[in-house]
Amino acid sequence: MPLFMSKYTNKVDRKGRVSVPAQFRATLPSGFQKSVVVYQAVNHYAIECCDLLHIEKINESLEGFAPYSDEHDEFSLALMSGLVELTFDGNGRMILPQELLEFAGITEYATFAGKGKTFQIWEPEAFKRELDKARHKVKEKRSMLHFPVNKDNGGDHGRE
Amino acid sequence: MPLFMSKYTNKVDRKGRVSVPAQFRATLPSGFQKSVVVYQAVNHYAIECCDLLHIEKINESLEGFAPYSDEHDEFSLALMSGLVELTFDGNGRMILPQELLEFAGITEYATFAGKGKTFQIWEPEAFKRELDKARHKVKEKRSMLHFPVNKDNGGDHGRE
DNA sequence: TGATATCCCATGGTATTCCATTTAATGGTA
DNA sequence: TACCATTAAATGGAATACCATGGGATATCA
Repeated sequence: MPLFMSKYTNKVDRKGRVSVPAQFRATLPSGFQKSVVVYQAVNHYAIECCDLLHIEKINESLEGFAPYSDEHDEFSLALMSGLVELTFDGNGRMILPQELLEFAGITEYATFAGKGKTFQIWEPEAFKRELDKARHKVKEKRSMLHFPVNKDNGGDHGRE
Repeated sequence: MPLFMSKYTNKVDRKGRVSVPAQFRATLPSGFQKSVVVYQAVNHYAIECCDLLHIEKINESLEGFAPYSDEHDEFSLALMSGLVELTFDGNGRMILPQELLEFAGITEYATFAGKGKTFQIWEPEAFKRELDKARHKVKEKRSMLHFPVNKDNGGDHGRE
């Protein structure tokens, strides 16, 4: 299974368009390469991104709740109303909603960061700080992982 | 399988017309894109909306009750008698019944909120409050659901 | 015949599409 | 290594299409 990895920093033009890294577009499952679904990350001021297939799976799991239960109501509202499906233009760009740009503090540039099955979009400086923090945490807590951590994960393959 | 997601706030003009978000109209199953069925939400002062196909499914689920049982009677009456099918005009607008507008407290603007297989229509301020509540509930209850989106960053491992 | 609902057209703003340019990565050749 | 050619990706801008909205005209029905 293909994974989102590396990071790329692209420009947000004055119409609000950003190029989605070609690698990420290629990573989307076939039949779902025309769009991504974006929403507020839960634990950070960043934009979380995944493919539509992902969302459909989530929605299926919602149907485990009785249709008129409080849980079904709360989950479907909280999760689904916050999602936005963004399609790409012919050159692989998309337009992030104002609300999400503000949430993430993104203005001129946006950093795309692979996270495996999903990826995130950050304001570049905020991302650097967060990455630094995350690396320190990993250093402290590395024994908690049950497989060997590769120390060499440094390179940025985008432009900055 | 197309899903209703995102939220949109549209104006109710003085003739009572509201545009149904184009995304939502496009999400309706082909052959059912001319109308929606609306009714009072069970748990909130909001208007619940879905397509005719969905109603047929609900109706089928009523057959789980014995045909002349109290439950069959109560559910079928409560669920079915409140339904209204609304058709769109040439520009994708519909006119909400006075009764439902009052029930939801909608006057000038209406917020359409995707819920997956259905969507709701809210008075905008009431929706903000409800969304906030729902998000908190989800945070408390997220262990109840195995949703893949959050699997990556849902635990307290390594991030804060 | 009023009141209401439906249809039609006009408009402004926004998003989408398309094309041109720039930049980066790659391969080949001298 | 220097140079050029080729391809792919990112960026910019102009033309176009779409959509939410407003209003007038027509139809429908107590």
